[in-house]
Parts: sequence; C-alpha cells; structure tokens
Amino acid sequence: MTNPLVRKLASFRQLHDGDVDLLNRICAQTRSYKAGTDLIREGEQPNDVFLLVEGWAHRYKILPDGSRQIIAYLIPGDLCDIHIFILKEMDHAIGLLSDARVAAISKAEMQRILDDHPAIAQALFWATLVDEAVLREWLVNMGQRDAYARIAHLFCEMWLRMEQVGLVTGREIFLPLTQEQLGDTIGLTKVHVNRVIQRMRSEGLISLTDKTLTIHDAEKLREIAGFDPNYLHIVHQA
Amino acid sequence: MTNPLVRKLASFRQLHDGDVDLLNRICAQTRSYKAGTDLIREGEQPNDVFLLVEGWAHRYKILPDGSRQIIAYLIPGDLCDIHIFILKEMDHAIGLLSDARVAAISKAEMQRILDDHPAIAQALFWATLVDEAVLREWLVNMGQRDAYARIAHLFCEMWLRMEQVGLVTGREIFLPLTQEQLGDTIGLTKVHVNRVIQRMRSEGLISLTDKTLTIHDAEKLREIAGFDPNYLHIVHQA
DNA sequence: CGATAGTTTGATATCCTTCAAAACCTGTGG
DNA sequence: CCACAGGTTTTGAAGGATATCAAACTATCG
Repeated sequence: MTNPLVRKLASFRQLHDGDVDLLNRICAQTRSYKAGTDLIREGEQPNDVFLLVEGWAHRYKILPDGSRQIIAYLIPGDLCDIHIFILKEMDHAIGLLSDARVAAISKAEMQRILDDHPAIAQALFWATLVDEAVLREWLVNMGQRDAYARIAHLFCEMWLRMEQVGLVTGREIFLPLTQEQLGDTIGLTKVHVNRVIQRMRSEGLISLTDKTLTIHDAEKLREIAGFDPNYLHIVHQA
Repeated sequence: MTNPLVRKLASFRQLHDGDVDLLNRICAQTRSYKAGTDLIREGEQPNDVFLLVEGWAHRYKILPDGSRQIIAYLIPGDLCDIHIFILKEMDHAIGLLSDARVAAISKAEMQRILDDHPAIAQALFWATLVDEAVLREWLVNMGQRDAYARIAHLFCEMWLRMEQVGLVTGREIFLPLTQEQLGDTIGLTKVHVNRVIQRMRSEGLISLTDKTLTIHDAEKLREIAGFDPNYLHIVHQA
C-alpha cells in the first residue's frame, strides 16, 4: 500500500526519490485516534500541521443555535492548512469521523520542508489551491443544485478523491458518514437526505450500508450531478 | 485617499515604509475597465495576478444549464489568487461588477515581491487565508441560514470589508449588485431576494437604491444574521 | 441484552420557486 | 426634451421542494 500523500502529490507532478523518501518518513510517524476526537478546536492556535494518513476527518463550524455546517472532508493524504500559523486563531474545528492515524508536523519542520524541497512545496501549494477549488464547488453545489443532484455530486467528488489516493476497491469506497452528517454538509435535513438516498438505491444507482458506498452506475450519477471534475485539477493519473 | 491594499494589510500587521512605498507604486499603475468586463475566463491560464484598486468584481461559475453561482466578491485591495500560476487552468471566471481600476502584476514581479519583502509576503498569505475563511463562511451561510438571515449576513460582511479599506461613508457603502446577482450569490431567486429586501426596508433596517446600501440598524442586522466577524481575522484596526 | 445512535415512515407546514405581467428606471438617439 | 429599448424591480397567484415533528424500527456496542 502506497503512501496516500505521495500518490496525491504525484497526480500533480513528478517527485524525486529524495522527496518521496521524506514524505514516507513523515507519514511513518503517526498517532492513532478514535472517531469523534477533535484535532483542532475553534478558537485555538495549533502548533502543528496535521496530516491524515488513515481515516476520515471533517472541518466544521457550530453556530450559536447549535446547528452544524460541515465545510470540508479530509481523507488520507490531506493536510489541514499549511499556513495555519499565520492566523491568530482557528475559525472552525477539525474532527475525526472515523478512527484515524494522523501525523503531526511542527511549524519548524514544515518550514524546513518548504525551504529545502521546492518540488514538494509546489505540490503542497497545488493541494492548497485544490482545497479551495473544492470549497468553491461546494458553494456551487449548495447554491444551484437540488437535493438529488447535490448528493450525487458529493458522491462523485469523494469517489474521485478516494481514487486519487488509491482507496477505491472495485466500485466501493469507505464513507463513514451518517445521513445527518451528510445533511449538515449539503444543507439538508437528515430526513430529506434519507429519502433521496432511498430513491438513489431504488433506481439502482448506489448502495450505502456499513459505511461503504458502492456506485453501480457512475456515468448516470455524474450526469445527474452535472459533475465536471476539472475543479479537482488532477493533471496526470498515477 | 489611502491605498486600499495598504489599509487592508495594515489591519493584519504593521508594514515598513519601504513596503508601503512598494505597494503604492504597484497600485499606481492601473488600467481602467468597464463594468461587465471579464478579467479572467474559465479555462484560461492567466499571466498576471490582478489587484483591484477601485470598483467591484466577482468570481463566478456558469453551469451547463446556464445558471450562475457567484463565489466571491472582490473589492478594492483584493487580489485574485497569488498562486494562480500553479494551476493549469482557471476553474472559474472573474468579472467586473462596476467600472473599475485594476493593476496587473506579472508572475516574475510577484515572485520578487514575495522573496524580497517578507512582511508583505506574510500579509498576502494572511489575505489568502482570509479569502478562504470567507468562502467557508459563505458555505455556512447557504447551508444553515434562511433567506432573511442570509442576506443580512452578506450585508454585514460586505460592510465590514468595505470599512477595512476605508470605503464606508457614514452608514453607506457602494454596492453595485442587482437583486438577481444577490440571488446568484446566496442561492435564491431574484423574486425572493426582492421580497426579503422589501421586508428589511419596511422594518427600517436598510435602504438600498442607486447602488448604495445604507445600514440604519447595524446591531439588529448582526443579530438577525447571527454575524460573528471572527472569520475575517481582522487583528488591529487601522 | 439493554442502551444508544442511526435509519425509516408518515402527516403536515412553510419557505421558496415558478411563471407571468406590470411598473419602474436608465441611457440613447432623434 | 421626448420616445423608446433594455434592464431591473415589483406584484400576484399557484405549485413544489424541503422542513418539521413525532414515532417506529433497526443497527451497534459495551
């Protein structure tokens, strides 16, 4: 099993052996956490950049009335913001959605990597820009699509991102989300999410049980979603 | 009238005289454009970073079915992404909402600034992170708030951002948006935007005519929106 | 095996859209 | 200075997508 970060960065540009070694070394020093743990809370100023090596996480915000908005999903190979140090405090939290393995990279170490490994630095910037592009696409998703297309779009995106890091097995991906969390992601209630997913199931598009999403008809799902993967800026497939 | 970029960056950290001079020099070399001009189109790879010195612009995407989502507003002092060069092509367009003055900074020039002026570099990174934070907050806005609160929230944000660059006169800001554009920003139809705005007017909260937004009761508007400005990461007021 | 979290169902309410037309601006050319 | 064209705002009526509430059912986990 290859390092997900290497796989991801390699889908943007070639890396030298030295670069790959460094990334492997970083990913080797992980800590395990339980699902539900917060890596960073709103209001904190973190000391490390976190790299997710295994499992899922999410960025989220809780509003005063208790409602929650999920702002991003992190999957293996994803980092919380590289430049996190510049801001005085976090304006959102990052929490684990499944049991996970996480590498912590100190500010100094991060700086050293950026200085000494220009290829990695460039690839990490690319990853940052892609994160932003994903955020923009989520906004489009919420603003312009109905519930059915919205969920389809999210599934298409997560499928591609998982594929990028080598985590698609057959037509299945690990998707450790409750329907309520799905709803908090795309601005729908869990009840409505449930009905839409049932419809997708009955139409033979997907299965979703045991935290496993199976896409039976990817082509049709993409069509429903109006999915155009260009925003993920995947350059060459590994 | 102070340079809006200097004002904005100064709200994050102090700058040296040399830094300020440089920024002033950049802002002095502008070109004027008419409202409706696209600075960058989807699919292009731009050669310059654009800095908006006067007027409003917006990032937007057009979907295959013709619908449009506005992803961000740019006001004086805002740059289109500093690292735009890393991506092979734009996944969205940037267009002017009003007549505007724009400075173009070449890739090489940008690189020189980042290398030779660490304080500016850091401030520009901060600005980038804030842009991303705004995007996240827009997602929260769309996902969790109803039409009334959504519009209120947008008005609160734009008011603060305009204040940050010294463009609030009394209780008024320049807001060159049609109700349809407002709708494309927050995922509502122009008809519904119209009704919400009428309600705000009738309640004495705001006026909106002649591309001028007046906020009569900022406190109440913030309360309706559930507006918490922390995501703008304004450190010290100039 | 009981407790707790997650999914499913049904009935009803509401926010927002859609469609269509009228009224109102704003700029332009005669 | 008027008239007209095109864009923008406003109004009304009706329909639809999604929310809300409440309860039953089903997994999961210690």
